[in-house]
Amino acid sequence: MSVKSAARVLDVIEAFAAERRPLTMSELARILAIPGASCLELIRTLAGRGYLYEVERRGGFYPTGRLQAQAAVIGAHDPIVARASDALHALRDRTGETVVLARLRGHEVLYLDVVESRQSVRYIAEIGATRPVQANSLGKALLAALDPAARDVLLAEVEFRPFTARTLDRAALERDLEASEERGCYCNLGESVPDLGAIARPLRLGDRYAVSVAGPLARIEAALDAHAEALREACAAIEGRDS
Amino acid sequence: MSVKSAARVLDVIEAFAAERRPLTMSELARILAIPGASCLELIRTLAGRGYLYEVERRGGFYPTGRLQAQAAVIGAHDPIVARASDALHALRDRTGETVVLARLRGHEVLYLDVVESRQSVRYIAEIGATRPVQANSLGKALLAALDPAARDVLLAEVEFRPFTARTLDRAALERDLEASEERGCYCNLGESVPDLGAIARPLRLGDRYAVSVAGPLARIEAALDAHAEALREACAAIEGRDS
DNA sequence: AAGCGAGCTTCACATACCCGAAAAATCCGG
DNA sequence: CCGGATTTTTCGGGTATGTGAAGCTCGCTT
Repeated sequence: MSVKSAARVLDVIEAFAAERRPLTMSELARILAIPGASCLELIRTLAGRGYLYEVERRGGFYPTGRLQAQAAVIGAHDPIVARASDALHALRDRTGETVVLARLRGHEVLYLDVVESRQSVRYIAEIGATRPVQANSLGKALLAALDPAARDVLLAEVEFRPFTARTLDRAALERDLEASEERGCYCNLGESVPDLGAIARPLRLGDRYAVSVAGPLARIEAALDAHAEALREACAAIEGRDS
Repeated sequence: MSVKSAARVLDVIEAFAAERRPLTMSELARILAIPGASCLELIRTLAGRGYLYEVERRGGFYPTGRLQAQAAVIGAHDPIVARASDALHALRDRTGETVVLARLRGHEVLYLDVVESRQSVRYIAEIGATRPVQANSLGKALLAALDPAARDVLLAEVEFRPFTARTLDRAALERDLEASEERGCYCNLGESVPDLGAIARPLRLGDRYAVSVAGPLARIEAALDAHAEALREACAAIEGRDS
């Protein structure tokens, strides 16, 4: 179980990011579905620390720039994302598709950074979102980088339910991993969402990370080899900088 | 009293912004001066929501870009700061000094936005920080914009202790406010910090806000009239956009 | 390989917090 | 200027949560 008030702080942040306007105490309480009294305490805490301000008397609260200032400092010093950022942007520009950096968390894939495609039809994902390992190109790349014992333990906990007609079961997944190993690139062609295609590659950077290129299935399939090559070079660039 | 775990989430954010590197559970617990067990719960909550990730196995946690992504959206839609931003930057460039946007919170001044000077010796303040009204140019401007009754109530709660040799007592403050009213500009010349000078002006924007130009005392005093004029024009520009 | 030290995790109890209800303040239409 | 509706705030009890101690895991050193 998680810490209730800690989670609520995140809820508040997300509520403001979603609403994009000042919220009164009761509006916020309604949005978060919590009692007004609890919401008041929460707002007071955040306002007292300089993270919220009252826009006008009774005109609702809005976050000050303090959160953004802190987040900017934090973002600039991320040990992994900051290092990979240039190469990920270059990869996005070269492929024209959305690029994702991720790692394993438990038996899920955690998205650490998303560099969005500029095309009008594009893959969109939220930083911090998670995906199931078994139906995700990044998941496959991350699984491939694990030693077999750890992979077995992990896959034992996974529930292989079909997301689309193309979703693999455990046996098919292991065959796919083996087949992809030689190529060094791991695909997900419509296995999680019907029209979504992606290719990924593991990254050796301290611990195990992975990078993917994702977009509409047809576009990804058509340019698979070119993207794979671009991905390979991008990963080499990221890994190379440190060694 | 504030909500403990909510405040701790802010502590965590500030700790990472200050340390600028991954922190293990026990390091964070030490920095925040809280029990390890409590810190673990907190980290799990934040990590579970995708706001923290483990950089390497046992290698410490670091915030993902999720916080930054949310903060960026929030910052772009601030009803006050977003509107004033251009004019504040222009004012900074014109005066060469740090510019601050603030409002009243209780009997303190709350800094909403800070646009830093680019000079090597400059005034620095943190967004979200607070200052006493009675020894602050923004505080004076905000007091001046209040009706006399409200001002009396507010000043009754203020403790007039001297920060420097130049700090005013209540009588001197009221004389200063009156004298400044005509000019429309409110000064703080070494009243809070010996070498700090600032001039401020109230802003009529929904509720009462104020803008200041601050820097080393000598520089501010030397360019007082020029800065006052620049400040006047900047405020007019901000107020004008909406009406 | 084994011991050691640091860090992580679990557990049960005591406390501070969350909640519902009621009061106070504020707003709005008349 | 008044009365009803809405929002904000206060308050005290029940309970989820924070805490300290103990056990466990991991990595490092010898």
